[in-house]
Amino acid sequence: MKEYDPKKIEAKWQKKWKEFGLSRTRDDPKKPKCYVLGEFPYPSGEGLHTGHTRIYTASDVYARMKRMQGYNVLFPSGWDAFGLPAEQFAIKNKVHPSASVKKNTERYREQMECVGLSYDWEREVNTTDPFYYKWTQWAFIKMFEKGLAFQSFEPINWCMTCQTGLANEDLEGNNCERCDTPVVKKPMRQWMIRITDYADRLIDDLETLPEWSEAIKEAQRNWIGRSEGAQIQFLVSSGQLPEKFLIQDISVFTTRPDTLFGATFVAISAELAKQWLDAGWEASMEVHAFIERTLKAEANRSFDEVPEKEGIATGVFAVNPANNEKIPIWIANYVLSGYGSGAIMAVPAHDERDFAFAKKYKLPIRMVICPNYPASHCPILDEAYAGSGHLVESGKFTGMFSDDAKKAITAFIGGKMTKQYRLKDWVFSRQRYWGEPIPVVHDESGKVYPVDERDLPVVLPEVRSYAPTGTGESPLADISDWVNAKGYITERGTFKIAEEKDALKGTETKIFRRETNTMPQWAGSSWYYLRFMDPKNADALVGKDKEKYWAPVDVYVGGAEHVTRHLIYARFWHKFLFDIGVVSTLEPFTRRKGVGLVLGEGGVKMSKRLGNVINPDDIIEQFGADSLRIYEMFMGPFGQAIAWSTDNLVGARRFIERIWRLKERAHREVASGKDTELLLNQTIKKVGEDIEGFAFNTAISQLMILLNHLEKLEKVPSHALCSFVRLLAPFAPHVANELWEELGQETSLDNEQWPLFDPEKILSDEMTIAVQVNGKLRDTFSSPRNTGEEEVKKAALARPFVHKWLEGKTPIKLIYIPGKILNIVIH
RNA sequence: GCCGGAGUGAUGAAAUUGGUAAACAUGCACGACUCAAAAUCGUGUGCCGCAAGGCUUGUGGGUUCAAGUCCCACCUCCGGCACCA
Repeated sequence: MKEYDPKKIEAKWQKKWKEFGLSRTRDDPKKPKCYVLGEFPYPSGEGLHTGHTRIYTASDVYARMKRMQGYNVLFPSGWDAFGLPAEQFAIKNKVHPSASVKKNTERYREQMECVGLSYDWEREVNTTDPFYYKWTQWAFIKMFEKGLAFQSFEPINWCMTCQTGLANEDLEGNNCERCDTPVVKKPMRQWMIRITDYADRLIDDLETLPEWSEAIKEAQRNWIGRSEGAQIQFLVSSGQLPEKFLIQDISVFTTRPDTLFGATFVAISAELAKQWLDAGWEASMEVHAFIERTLKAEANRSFDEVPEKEGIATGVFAVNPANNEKIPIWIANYVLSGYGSGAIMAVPAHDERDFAFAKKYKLPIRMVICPNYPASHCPILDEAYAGSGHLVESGKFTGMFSDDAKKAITAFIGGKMTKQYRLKDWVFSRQRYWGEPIPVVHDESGKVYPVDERDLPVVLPEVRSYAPTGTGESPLADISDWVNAKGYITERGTFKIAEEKDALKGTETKIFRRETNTMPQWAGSSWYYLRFMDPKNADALVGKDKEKYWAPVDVYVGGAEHVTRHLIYARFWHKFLFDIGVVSTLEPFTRRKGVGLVLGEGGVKMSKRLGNVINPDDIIEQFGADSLRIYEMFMGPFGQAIAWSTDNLVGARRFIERIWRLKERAHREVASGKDTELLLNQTIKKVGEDIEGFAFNTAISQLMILLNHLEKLEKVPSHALCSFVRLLAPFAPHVANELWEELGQETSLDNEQWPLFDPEKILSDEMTIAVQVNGKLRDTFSSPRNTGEEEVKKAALARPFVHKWLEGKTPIKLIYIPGKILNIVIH
């Protein structure tokens, strides 16, 4: 008998797949399509890890089954290669980032081939390829034209170490996600994307995604953080402020306008108070000191720290628009500057935080919502009541239910109902080298023009140093040849580079300054799934017919860490492309399957520092790719974090070896018995359903059950083994192909049809009846499948063992679950 | 604090959605083969008990003929958000 030699077998089949292009995808409108996608990797110097292989193997198993089921499968991969790690590597080793990217992608592709992943490499994309990022830039220009991309001079999150601005999504608490440095607020010119314009659609359209898990949808809702309420103006009481002080009113957002009569003070953030000072407000020394202290504390605060509530009275008063009462304005450290207007109306009786603050500073607490109306008097509060109820002491609204009063009171005081979001606009520029140049130019007055489409892509130029400049400018700013671009503004308002023929025509040209900021790493990965549909299109981001055929992605497999970042950006980008007619679907991904982390042995995180990183190359070398694949699919539920265990991996290898040996005992002329047929059909059904549902672990255990059965047979029917091999093919494609050949099959297994089960043959002729007495299992017996209820009951009661448990009593009730259980109830 | 998910043998886990808890695998023990070991094969393996039997799905209660599964309260762990007005 030939020994099972995974190295030889795997090399053989990988070579064949490459030669014959088995996974190459053709558009074929006659066939149903299936687009399977795993998140494309960032090709770092570390190489592929076991977390990658878990995602990629799962999507490969799914894609391979779908191919065998007759679908036209699109299963591509590519490289998300802009961003910090490649740049830092370049700085350290003084090589161009594109060189290290090239090296790393080659290594990754080789590793992926060794795992036996059936990607269509003809469709490979790379976000750093000008041919690709031309369309990232094109989309940006479209956003600019629609008013969605704009410049902002507001303070943004600045990482001192990375020397770059960060979006909220790049923060880990209050620290930079990459280097853990606490971020500081720094006012700086930044490009922003008005993603908040899409906030409602990003929340509401989650309803159209029934196949997304509730957990993912809820995480996105939380992230966007919509709350509905009212915008209310409080006039600043006149007569106590110097003339030059320009602040005349304060706008607040509240979800509880129904409690307006209970507002006993207004609280503003230190940030807003600072703006008042800048506007000419003359405050006391104490107030100045408080503002300064609070701002400093805010900048240094770690993210889960909730400081003691502190505040100071401004001496200025506001007028409650509901009852014209003069109430004090306080500066309070619990008012966030980045949310709403940075000012709140404080209703101590009905908000926990306002309550604590009012207690501390002895401010009045006035109850206006009564839970037990119409009680003659409301209970005295020892904590805030945040629920609903009927209004009391609220003028003409007294007696109204709080939900109804929200609109009524807002209308009464001339406010308007609005929504607030936790989601902020997207900080879209980085002051770094290794990213897509933002395709705009500035004239001498600072006016901005998008680069004309004909001049895209704006290619990232060569530069002497990739390191951040420290001045807050990108290294691109140093390349005056590139920064200063000669051209003119077209009728459409775009910037066109001067060409020779322009000079001949006498078009007047002048020098414009190119934008030197680059895009964040998220940009290129926000739409890459579209490019796979039509990767070589030079005239469009994606061709209309290709998009119509392939979109949306049927299954998108990836990590939990991308749920509130990448997945929100991609959905936003997609909706924008929908609005400008580039794509035809509202949502990019029909199904999302989250992978669980692969932890190190013992359940701790794998990390270089702990020295517990498992390298897939080593596992393949030692056990073979098929064993790695089987193990990673069998190790536990796909969505769940699981500790690596090389001990358990040997089980996968044993499984393959047992099939390998079984092949020797296959006989063509042997017909399979009834029990083999039964189990085979049940297995075909279960494996297909389980792969469809990403329950790979139970699919494999079912294959093991079938194998255990076949091993016990004296002569193994060849056709049963062939079916087995076809079911095995998605999981262990190399050994399955080899077995298929060894079993004398002349067709290619990869083109074989997925086995179908016979619905007649998934039920056994015999059924096992469990007999319970008062719900406790006492006996089991088997009976032909078609035995009727009465007969089963009679047979059960006649059994001596059952008789014993009845203790001579007469059953009160018999409950029969057909084919399963008979429960006999006695007293 | 709020939202989401989970808690089952020594271990990874399974359980047709209310119907025989622990499938499958790992580990362990014993046995066969072997001079021996590895590999392989066989048997056993939730807990208590010699047995009959009893007990067992984080804890406590409930609904039901029947609960890992449904309801109520609580505890623990993981993930997300967090002074969001």
